[in-house]
Amino acid sequence: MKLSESKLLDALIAQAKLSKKHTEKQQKIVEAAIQIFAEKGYANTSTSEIAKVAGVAEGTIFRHYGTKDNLLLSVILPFFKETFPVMAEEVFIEIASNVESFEEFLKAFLKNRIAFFLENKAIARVVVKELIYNEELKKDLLPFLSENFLSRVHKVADYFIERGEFIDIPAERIVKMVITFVGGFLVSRLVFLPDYTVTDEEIDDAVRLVISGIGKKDDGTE
Amino acid sequence: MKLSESKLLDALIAQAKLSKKHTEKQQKIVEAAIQIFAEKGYANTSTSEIAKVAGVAEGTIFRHYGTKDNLLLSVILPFFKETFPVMAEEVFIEIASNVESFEEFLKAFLKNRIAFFLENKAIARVVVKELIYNEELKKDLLPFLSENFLSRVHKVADYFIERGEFIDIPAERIVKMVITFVGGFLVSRLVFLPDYTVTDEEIDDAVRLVISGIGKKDDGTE
DNA sequence: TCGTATTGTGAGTGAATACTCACTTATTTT
DNA sequence: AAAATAAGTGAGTATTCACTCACAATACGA
Repeated sequence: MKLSESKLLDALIAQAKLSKKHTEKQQKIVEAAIQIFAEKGYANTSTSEIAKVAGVAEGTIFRHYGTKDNLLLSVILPFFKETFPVMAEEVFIEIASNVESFEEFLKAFLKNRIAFFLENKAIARVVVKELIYNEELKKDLLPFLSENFLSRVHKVADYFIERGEFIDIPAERIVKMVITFVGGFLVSRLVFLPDYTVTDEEIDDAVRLVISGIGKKDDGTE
Repeated sequence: MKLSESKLLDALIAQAKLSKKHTEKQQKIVEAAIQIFAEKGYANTSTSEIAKVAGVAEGTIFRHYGTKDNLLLSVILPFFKETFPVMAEEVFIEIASNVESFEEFLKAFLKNRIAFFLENKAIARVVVKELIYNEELKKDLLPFLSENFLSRVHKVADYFIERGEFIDIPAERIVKMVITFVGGFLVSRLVFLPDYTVTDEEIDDAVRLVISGIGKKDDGTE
């Protein structure tokens, strides 16, 4: 009932292994679920409504997914399977080494992630909403995110710190603040402003401000 | 059923006018509702549970609040009644004029708001969650927020722009980015990291980074 | 073509839910 | 103190919900 028992990652691994074959009806069910979950949220969506929109009998949902919670997982997990590989260490390193400065890295990374999120806007919204709503999912996912994502940002930051690109403050603070800004940027534009389209110019703008700050640089006072 | 019909602000004004007298039981009900809404979300909370936690009969809830939606409003509205006066123009101006720089202004403002949000952590969480989940509430509230909050930040920014404190980019961008960061800061720390306590040092840190950026400056500032 | 497994169905089920109402208890007004 | 109003109660109600199950249709290898 609560999505709480099953550790998210176990589910991810389990599902990854037995790469299911989707029937036509299953596809319809998942599409309908994504659409309605994104619109009204998981808790406010009934399985009967999903069935109606998908054009299948309600029983068919339970034949394939067993429970409503499991259907949510089946919607969310493929999103993560696509999300995390891009956040893999090699990819980070590759972007970082193909780029002259941290500014360029941030731009490239943000553009890449925003494009992906815009392509999968509905699922992204489902995930963020559930992440905020569902304490259990959050407890499962946040440690995983910080282990993977955070540590990789950290590594990249270290790389540019060594090259003397940053002001002289601890890497932890830089990482923390960059993540806060990037997270705030993504969440505000994808969740709070649902019909917003992020332009490349805006990304350039945002990154430039993170790097340069908004204060004037020529006076030496603090 | 959907909180959708009633315009939020109408409700705010209406409620403000007839400053209800709270009975002891009403107080208990609201306290219980805040606590459980914050924990599990509005949609996942039943009125019977609220009644049980509050130690009243379920009927008592409906005697006073009529519907569950209305109870949610009765929880949320006082929060806004406390939030918005602080965001009133005079207060903004006062903070701005008692302060030497935009950096100091931001610090003062953030410390003030974070203190308030920490004091009302549970309600803040309910509001943010519902804001994300409830499209209708969002449609009601976001325009109001942008009219009030955004325009005031804009005014303050203009003030400091005139004093030549910022790099030479349009005020809109500055405002947008500052709000993105401040919003991301608040949401990430209050909603995603529920047990997080924000220290003054961290606020100083964050603001300094917004002002100065993370890039190294040529002229050896700071 | 038959047998078996998989996929699909929708009426049915018990539990839960928001809300009602006839009633009792407490408070205020006269 | 009597009457009137408001606060509080909890069993009851209609509806919705996630989920089941006996059965039907389809796919598919032998």
